[in-house]
Amino acid sequence: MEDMEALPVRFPSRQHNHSSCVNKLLGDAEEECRRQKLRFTEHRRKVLEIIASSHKPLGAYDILEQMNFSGRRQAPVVAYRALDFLINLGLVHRLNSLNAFVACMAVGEDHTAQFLICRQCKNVGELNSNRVSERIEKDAVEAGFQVDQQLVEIIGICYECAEYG
Amino acid sequence: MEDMEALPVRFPSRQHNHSSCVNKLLGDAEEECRRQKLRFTEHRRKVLEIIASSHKPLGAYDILEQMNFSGRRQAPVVAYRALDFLINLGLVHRLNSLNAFVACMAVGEDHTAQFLICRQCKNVGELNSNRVSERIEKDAVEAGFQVDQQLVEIIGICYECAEYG
DNA sequence: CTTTTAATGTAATATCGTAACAGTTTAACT
DNA sequence: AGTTAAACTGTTACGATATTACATTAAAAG
Repeated sequence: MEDMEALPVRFPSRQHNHSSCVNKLLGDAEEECRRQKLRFTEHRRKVLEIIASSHKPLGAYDILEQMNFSGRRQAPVVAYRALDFLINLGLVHRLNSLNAFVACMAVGEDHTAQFLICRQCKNVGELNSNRVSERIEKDAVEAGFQVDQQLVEIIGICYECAEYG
Repeated sequence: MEDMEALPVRFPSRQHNHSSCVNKLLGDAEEECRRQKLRFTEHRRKVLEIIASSHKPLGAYDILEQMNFSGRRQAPVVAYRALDFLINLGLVHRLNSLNAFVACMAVGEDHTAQFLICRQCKNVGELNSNRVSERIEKDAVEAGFQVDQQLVEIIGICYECAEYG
């Protein structure tokens, strides 16, 4: 029996306006930090803002380059510390196949995520398929393996690139 | 409707004898190279042998360390070139979450693979679940995405570690 | 046997990520 | 407020991973 509920997927279209993403994400981050009594510092805000402003994954050093607000270049560790924080909060995801980072597109939804990486436009979308995660979980368990974490990265061509080249 | 065929999975047990793996894999590699008229050079053989002798994933520099047969240390690019070759042939897999490499456990079987990474013993197993890969494929397509490649890494605790600590 | 293609040797460098530690800010508690 | 503990920041240095470029050698194809 198939699960028939709608399959949540977010792939940023070409028309897509980033600024609303950014604002939503910053708002969610602030709220989440207040709830958990964590500090949403300048570095963290800035890094989240930078990541959220791009649907192409950014490397840590790309982010760093955009962080020199005070004129001088920050040390790498500054970016990594903020990234760790944001990842633990679930606001940012790391793409292992690219050594790069993207903003979460389903904050606060208690979701699983699989990443759709378009090798043409380089945009990254987020598939939130519980069917996938459950299938993985079941088969791993059947194989005698206890699952803590799943990393699923799907490389291919997104709809718009297939359609419009 | 569930697919009821047996779920192929290889997780190296503690008793496991590596030398048979190594021999099988080297044999398969030779045959495959003959078939495809590719050269199975010394470097390539050595790298495959090193990787196949471990079910723990090895980093490129770990491999390199074991390559100094002629007394002198090889340059990193030597390992990376051999690894690229072996990966293209499907004899070696790269684990993106670890920046490390493992030998394929299902050579010549036209298989999909998902990796089971035990965070305690560090061994890596290979799940070859077509159910998983088909589920991913279907859901990605339903989301408008054309899949070229799937990277699935599952982190957790293997059977033996769960059982015997 | 010569031309072309593939593989190797070598050096340098790019890219990604962390350790260590001193100093500062913030929160929490008298 | 004043004190303490915890979290965050600044800075330096370094470790780990991976690639580029180019000259040379070996193998295959004609």
